[in-house]
Amino acid sequence: MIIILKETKRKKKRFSRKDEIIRQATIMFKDRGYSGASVRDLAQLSGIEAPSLYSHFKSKEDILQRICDEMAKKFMKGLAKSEKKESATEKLKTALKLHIRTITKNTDASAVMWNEWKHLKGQGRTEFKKKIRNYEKRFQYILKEGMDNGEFVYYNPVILSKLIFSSLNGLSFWYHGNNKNIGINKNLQKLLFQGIKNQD
Amino acid sequence: MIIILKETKRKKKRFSRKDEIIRQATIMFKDRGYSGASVRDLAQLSGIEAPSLYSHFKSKEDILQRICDEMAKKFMKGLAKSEKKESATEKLKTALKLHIRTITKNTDASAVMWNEWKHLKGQGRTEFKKKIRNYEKRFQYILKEGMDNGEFVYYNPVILSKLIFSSLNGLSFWYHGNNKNIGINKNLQKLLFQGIKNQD
DNA sequence: CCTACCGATCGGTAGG
DNA sequence: CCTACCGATCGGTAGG
Repeated sequence: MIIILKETKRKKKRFSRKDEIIRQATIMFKDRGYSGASVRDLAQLSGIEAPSLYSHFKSKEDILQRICDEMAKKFMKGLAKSEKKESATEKLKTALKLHIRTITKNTDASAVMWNEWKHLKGQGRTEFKKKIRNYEKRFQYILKEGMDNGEFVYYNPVILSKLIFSSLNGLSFWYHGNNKNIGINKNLQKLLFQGIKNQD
Repeated sequence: MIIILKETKRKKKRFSRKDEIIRQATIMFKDRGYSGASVRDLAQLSGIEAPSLYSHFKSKEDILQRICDEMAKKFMKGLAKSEKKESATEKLKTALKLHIRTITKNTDASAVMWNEWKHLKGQGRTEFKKKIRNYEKRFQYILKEGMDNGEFVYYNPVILSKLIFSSLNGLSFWYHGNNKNIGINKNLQKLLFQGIKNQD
């Protein structure tokens, strides 16, 4: 009984240390950029010595990869949910809402993903890029669907999706806890939908 | 006569080398981030040895500062021009057009300015931030003006300006020479103005 | 998770 | 604009 308790406790402690490192790394990568963040400073903020990081992660890049992969997964999940809706309008509305929610609930990690993924290398990089490309393609597909069936005004879907993603992803830099109640989602939906929706 | 010619030539050569360093630095800072770009690689791409950089610039940060300051100047110039227009609608239309033009004509430098300015330090940093803040405030003032006199629908001007800037500044990452003719400006004006203009 | 330590590379200076 | 060189710091390993 005592042994089990100890095991549980030890496991718990190890996992939270790992999470703490990721949490600190996310903040550092955002503020100083991936290259500007040193493993020594990261270790110190996490309460351990630098070499101890390597019992949790195989490299500095490994940490970045995990941050990017986890965020990509969250964005994908939101999009999959929106694709289940009936109309293109509802799909787009939901996709926007969930994309915004993912960002505002993870501002630092979102900023790191969109701005620091370029430091990824090898297979991890390739797979990450594939995921993001897939996300964009599926988003564009929703736009196309709405344009084809007359729900939306016609735009170049690639340009439109790029513009939308830019405006949304910028959120990760200026959205803070203290402007939580200014109706980002409502303002954005209003602004974008006025331009996108077919008013006939 | 010969002496003057030589002087001119020498000056010209020195200036073009300096410009070449800035040009290469802009590309490197964008691709690898400020911290990820080494002065050695920068020197090599510019065709000189690393220590020779320091006869043109007093530090690595000095190069970044010049890139940021020059771009800030270009953005300010466009805004000043738009403020001379009569109506808020015309001001906004011109401000958007010139902001877009500044970005598409300087994609790399724009990306560096918006993403790497955080590496600036000391007085240069303070002054740069002041300029950007001023730019945003004046842009927001145009929005407010249009909302007050009924030209625009009411939004929170701060949110609206942040959203607009995000969508525009994202251009520096996906706009390339090969999508020059897809009507970015027209698409953007259409998208944003539908949401902003009062349709009464 | 630590101490001890590594080679490589960093931005930058001296002196010409 | 170069050669020669600096101390500091980088990401990471060995071994416990």
